[in-house]
Amino acid sequence: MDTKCDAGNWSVDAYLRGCASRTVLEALANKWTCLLIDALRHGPLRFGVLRRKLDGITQKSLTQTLRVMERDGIVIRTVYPTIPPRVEYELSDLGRSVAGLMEGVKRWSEEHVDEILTAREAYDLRAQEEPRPVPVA
Amino acid sequence: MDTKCDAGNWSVDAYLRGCASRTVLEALANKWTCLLIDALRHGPLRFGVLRRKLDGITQKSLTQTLRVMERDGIVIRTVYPTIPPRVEYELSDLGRSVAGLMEGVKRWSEEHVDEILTAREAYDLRAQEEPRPVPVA
DNA sequence: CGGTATCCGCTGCGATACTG
DNA sequence: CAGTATCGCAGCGGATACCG
Repeated sequence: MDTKCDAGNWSVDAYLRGCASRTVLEALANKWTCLLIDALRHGPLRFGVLRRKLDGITQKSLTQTLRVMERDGIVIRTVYPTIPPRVEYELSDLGRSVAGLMEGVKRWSEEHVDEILTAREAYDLRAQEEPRPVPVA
Repeated sequence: MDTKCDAGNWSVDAYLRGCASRTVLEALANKWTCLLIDALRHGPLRFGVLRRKLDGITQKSLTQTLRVMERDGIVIRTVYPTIPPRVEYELSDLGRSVAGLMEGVKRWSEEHVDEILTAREAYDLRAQEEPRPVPVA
């Protein structure tokens, strides 16, 4: 018997509410997590470098997100006992195994931003004029 | 001059706060969006089917998420004027172009759930015993 | 069936201040 | 430099009720 999901006989399936893989999906499906994994693809980076690279992130969000990723075994945190202090974050093997996917999501966003913006404008324009189609004839 | 980001001369880069591709990334980096795109990979599905498939989603969240995806041109909503009403959602070409990525994220979550759970246990155990390493010798 | 409308509790997140 | 601690508000998501 397994404990990844809470009901008796089942399969690992993120569609299921109780399945632990759902929590993994939730951890990945986060803009900061996605950008952090992508940012760390080419090697370790310091906290301050990450903060500047992820434009707009607060120190608190960065710390929190990195902590969750460290707990999940996605990143490795290394403290160098120097003055001033120096902390580096790098992807673990596990983290590297998902980095391609996260890079893909980021790149897709950048490559299709024009189509999305166009779709949004068209939708908003239609929403002004026509009322939204409602079920029932 | 372009309008995808708000500063003058720049590149499309989701790392930048003002860049429109950041909003696209935010739209994708959402557990329900990810699962919905994956669920619709093999063809149109009705609202009620989706609600049952995405275990734990509320009607409100499902409606909201689908609306955003429709606005972004990821899904197409079709109303059949029958009684009882019937509304189907399907991926657009744009949506299909990102479906592989979303399937990958879902599958990665399922395939690595064991490693993640083990990492979490180890982390939580360490957190009880050792105090967290702090910067500065 | 597939919504919309409303209320509402919780927490996620930003802002700020402080520390080893 | 890389955090931690605290406060306070906005917004999200759940619960419920109603509708075409």
